[in-house]
Amino acid sequence: MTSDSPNSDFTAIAFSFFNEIGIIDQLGRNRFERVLPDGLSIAGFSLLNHFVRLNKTQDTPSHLAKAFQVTKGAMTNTIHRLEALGLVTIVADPSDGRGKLVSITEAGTAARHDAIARLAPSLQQLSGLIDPKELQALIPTLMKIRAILDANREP
Amino acid sequence: MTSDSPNSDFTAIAFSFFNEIGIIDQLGRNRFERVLPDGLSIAGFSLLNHFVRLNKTQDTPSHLAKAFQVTKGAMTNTIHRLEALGLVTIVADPSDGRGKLVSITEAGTAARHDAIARLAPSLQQLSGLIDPKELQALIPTLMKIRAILDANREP
DNA sequence: GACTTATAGTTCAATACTAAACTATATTGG
DNA sequence: CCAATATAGTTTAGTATTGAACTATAAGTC
Repeated sequence: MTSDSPNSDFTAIAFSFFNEIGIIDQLGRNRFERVLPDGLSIAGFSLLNHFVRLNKTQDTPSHLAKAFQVTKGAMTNTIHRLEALGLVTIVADPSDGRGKLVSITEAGTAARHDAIARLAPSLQQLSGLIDPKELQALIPTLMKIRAILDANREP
Repeated sequence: MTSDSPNSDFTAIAFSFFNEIGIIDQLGRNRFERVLPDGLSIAGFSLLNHFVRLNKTQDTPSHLAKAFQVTKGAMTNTIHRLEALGLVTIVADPSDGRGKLVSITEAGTAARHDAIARLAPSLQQLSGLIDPKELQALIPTLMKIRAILDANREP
C-alpha cells in the first residue's frame, strides 16, 4: 500500500484491522462451538448468558435483537431453538398484543452454567499463552470502535 | 464475575474480548458487504485482494483455504463463484493430478480495484471517527492473538 | 372514529460457513 | 511393485445469518 493520499494510510490500517478481527472471530467461534453442549449455538449461549449477567428474567425478542445486533429473523430463530431445548419460554406480552416475552428457565440457567464449565479448559489453555493484561488493554478501544460502528451504520 | 479463582479473571476478560470481536466483525462485514459490487462477497473480495497484495498470479485452493482459515468446502464455493463471475480462472495443476491452480483475471484485478473505490467513502467516514494511531496500535496484539489461536486449535 | 404510519414478530429465499463422506491422485514403506 | 496412508478437491446436510415480504397490533393525525 503506497501513501499516495493522506488517508490511504487509514485505509490500509482499517483493512488490516478488519482482516485480523475476521480471522480471530472465526477461530474463536470455532473453538467455542466445539465445546458447547448438544444443540447450543454461540448465539443461544450468548442469549442465556445475557439473562444471567444482567440478572433479567424477561426480555422481548425485539429488544434482544437490538442488544445482539442481529435481525429480528435471526432472533426468532435463536429463541425458537432455545425454546425447543426447553431453555427459554416464550409467552405473549399481556400489555402489548404484538409483543412476546422471553424468559430463561431453570434448565436454561443450568445449561449456561454447564456451558461455562465446558468452556473453562479451552480458556485455561489460552490463559497460558496470552497475557491477560495485554488482552484487557485492548478492550476499551474495541468497545469504542464497536460503539462508533454501531452508531454509524446506515440502515 | 467474581474473582474466586486465579483465572476467573482471565475468563471474564476473554469473554469480553470475544464478545467485542464478534460484534465488530458483524458490523464491519455488514458495512463492507453493502458497498461491494454485484455478486462479490467479502470472501471473494478477500481472495482477489490476496492475489493483488501478494503480487501472486496463481495459488492452489488448498493453500488459499489455509491462508484464510476456512474449510476446503468453503474455498471450493468461493472460487467457483468467482470463476462464474469471470474474476478468476481454475485450471488443473500440470505437476499434480490432484491439484488445481487458481489465477486472477484482468477482470478480477479490475473488480478488486472497483471494490476498493466503493469501500473508500465508508472507510473515509470512519477515519474521522477513529484515531488511526489507536487503531494501528491494536494490530500487533491482534496478530499475536490470531497466531496463537491458529496454532492452538484442535483439528 | 377512520387513515396512516410505526412497531413486533414470522416466514422465505439466498449466502457463507462447518463437518463429514466421498473420489481421485501421490507418497511411503514393506 | 503394492498396500497403506496422506493430500487435493467436491459434494451434501445442517446451521446462522441477512433482507425483504408478510401479518397483526399500536399509536398518531385529521
